[in-house]
Amino acid sequence: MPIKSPDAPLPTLADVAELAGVSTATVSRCLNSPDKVGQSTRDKVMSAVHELGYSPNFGARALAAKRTNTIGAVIPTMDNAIFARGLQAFEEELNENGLTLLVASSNYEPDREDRQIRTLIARGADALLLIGYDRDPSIYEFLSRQGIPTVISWAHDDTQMQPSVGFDNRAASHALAAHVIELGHRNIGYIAANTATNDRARDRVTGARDAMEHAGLDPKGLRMIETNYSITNGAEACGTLLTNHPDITAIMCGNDVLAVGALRQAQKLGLDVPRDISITGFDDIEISLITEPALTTVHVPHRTMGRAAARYLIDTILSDTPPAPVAPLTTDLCLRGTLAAPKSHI
Amino acid sequence: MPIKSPDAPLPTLADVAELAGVSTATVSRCLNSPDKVGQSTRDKVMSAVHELGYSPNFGARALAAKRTNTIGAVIPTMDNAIFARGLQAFEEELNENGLTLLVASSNYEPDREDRQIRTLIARGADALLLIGYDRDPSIYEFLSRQGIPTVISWAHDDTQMQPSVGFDNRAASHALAAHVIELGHRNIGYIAANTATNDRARDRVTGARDAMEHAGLDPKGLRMIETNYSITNGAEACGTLLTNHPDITAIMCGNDVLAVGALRQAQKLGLDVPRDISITGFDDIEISLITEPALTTVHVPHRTMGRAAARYLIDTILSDTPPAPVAPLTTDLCLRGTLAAPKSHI
DNA sequence: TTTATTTATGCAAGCGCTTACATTTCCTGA
DNA sequence: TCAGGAAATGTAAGCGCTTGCATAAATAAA
Repeated sequence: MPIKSPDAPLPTLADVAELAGVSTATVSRCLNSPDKVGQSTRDKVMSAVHELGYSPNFGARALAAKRTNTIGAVIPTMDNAIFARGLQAFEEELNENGLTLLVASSNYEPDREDRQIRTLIARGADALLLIGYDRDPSIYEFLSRQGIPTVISWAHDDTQMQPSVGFDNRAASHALAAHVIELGHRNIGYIAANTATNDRARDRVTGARDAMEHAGLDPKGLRMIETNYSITNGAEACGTLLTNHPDITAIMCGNDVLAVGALRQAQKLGLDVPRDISITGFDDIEISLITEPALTTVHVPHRTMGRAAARYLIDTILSDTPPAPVAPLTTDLCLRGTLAAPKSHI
Repeated sequence: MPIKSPDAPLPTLADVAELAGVSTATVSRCLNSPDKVGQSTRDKVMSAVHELGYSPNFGARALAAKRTNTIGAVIPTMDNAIFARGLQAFEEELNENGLTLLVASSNYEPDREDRQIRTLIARGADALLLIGYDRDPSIYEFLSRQGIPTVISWAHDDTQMQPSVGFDNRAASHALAAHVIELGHRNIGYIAANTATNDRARDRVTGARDAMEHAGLDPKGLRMIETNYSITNGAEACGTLLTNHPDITAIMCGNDVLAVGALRQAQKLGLDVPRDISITGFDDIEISLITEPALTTVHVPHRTMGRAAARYLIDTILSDTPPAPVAPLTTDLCLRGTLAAPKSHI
């Protein structure tokens, strides 16, 4: 196959116009607002379009129209399923409204997220989806100065200024931890993601501490360990936790990926889950169902959230007045097999 | 937060030029080939750039320069981890070479892939990564006419024209199936993805049939069922297979996701894996390690492949002569816990 | 010192598209 | 039948950037 055919300049609007015997303006209208063009002209133009295999040049279009019908999203990672489902729904909703999604990932690195955001803007993203609140204020300033509508997702915090479509990580984690405590667990371990730069991770830990305090336990008693989201890291952290604090009867994990790793590790150490140790996750992604026993976790309405976030952005773009804030979505406890009362309690 | 500040037109090259007291051409050069500009001028310009927070308009740049330093990739899905790792590596290599990745997903729908490809081209992608060979020839024609270097990945087939960086699905599957047969399995089930539009899926089935034929078995005896990649579908297909063909002693799956579902289902039906039934996967993604027993599968060098594919594209763009074809990557059998000799053989 | 080279900058022509505005064509109703 | 308005189309001015070419400044060679 010839990698390049030497001269095959793409057909332009002008080419189509010439072939159809109309002006470029008419061709442009055919493509963008067909109802403003007569039926017969439209047919002529369309057949010219097909004959030439014309497809409009995005850059030129963006330049002239000052909008791209493109929404950007920067997610921390594509490496596990945490964001996949929500993003998929987000994209579906956009598509149904004639918008295209542009994804970039930050690998949980603030600098990289910053760069990705700027790249997306430079590429003409009309609006942005970002995960969580934590980022340098200058970014929000930049976004606002550029007039880029932005929505935060996977989190919701009333005390924050940014509009969001998400759920209350702290409350959700609180609910789960309360249940864990109620079952009788007193020595609880926690495997979290980096709480310094990740507000969801931080809120989940805080929620667990809230529950302890609420139950009259010392929140400082929470045995915490921080690591990056991955099965392997979860396993490793679980090992460390169990070695350093053999009295732990339950390990809560910042997400399902960590929990699955922890579960495997516990089992590898010969422990029976949940008899010897309980383990919980967060997110309710698909793998939480394939473990044995199935993972007790917090269900996050990923698809609903994705759709709603898209909806919010679409509304912001369409109307000039910012849409009403979206109420936080609700999460549910998924009580499955990895959580039970501690042995001492049976 | 104000969603839009009423008038904050982005600074343009001209603004920078005026502030720095030079022409726009000079500013442009500062940004694109700094060595062509005098030191003092460069300093002036750069400080103007910073003062204004200038960042070049992508569309305008693409329009004028006719390249975007952007590589597009259309992958079937982001919904499971099959492509995540490879794509991540692909992106890393691109990034290290100053290129940006633009991802789109087709959801395994040919029409949608077609549209996504055109979208990426219209957005100015300088080159393309596509998964597998199967697609309408007109697409390849289109790509070649547009002069868009394209590389196929996740597959390698010497009989195909398109340059690829991948592995031989058929041979890999053959190897695994040969091993299954060698262990004594005679009644084999196969859960595949849609073989009509997915050459990887097809090749893997063919590979399994090859092995049967090679072993003197009738390849038509392979009990096949097609479904979409998902854990649930894998489980369902496993149930169907086991009901319709109770004599099956091994189920090979087109990928790990299906295999994990099948494994769960078999276990739910009270079967002991691998004593009562063996199950194999393909891909060696992370979840294949978290099942109990761990999944026997085919290891695909995702990261190596992603890097190499990026490298190939970079080389194609940089030099005018197409780089030498890349030899198919090798895959390895991962013999873990879900495969054993059939009971009858013990 | 003069001339040939090299280096640094400016000028201005687009790149392919959209969209006000102007113009033409086609209906409508009295 | 014809004014008046709506509908269809054309004209042309950019959008913000890159880059070939021309010019000016600085350096080297003679």
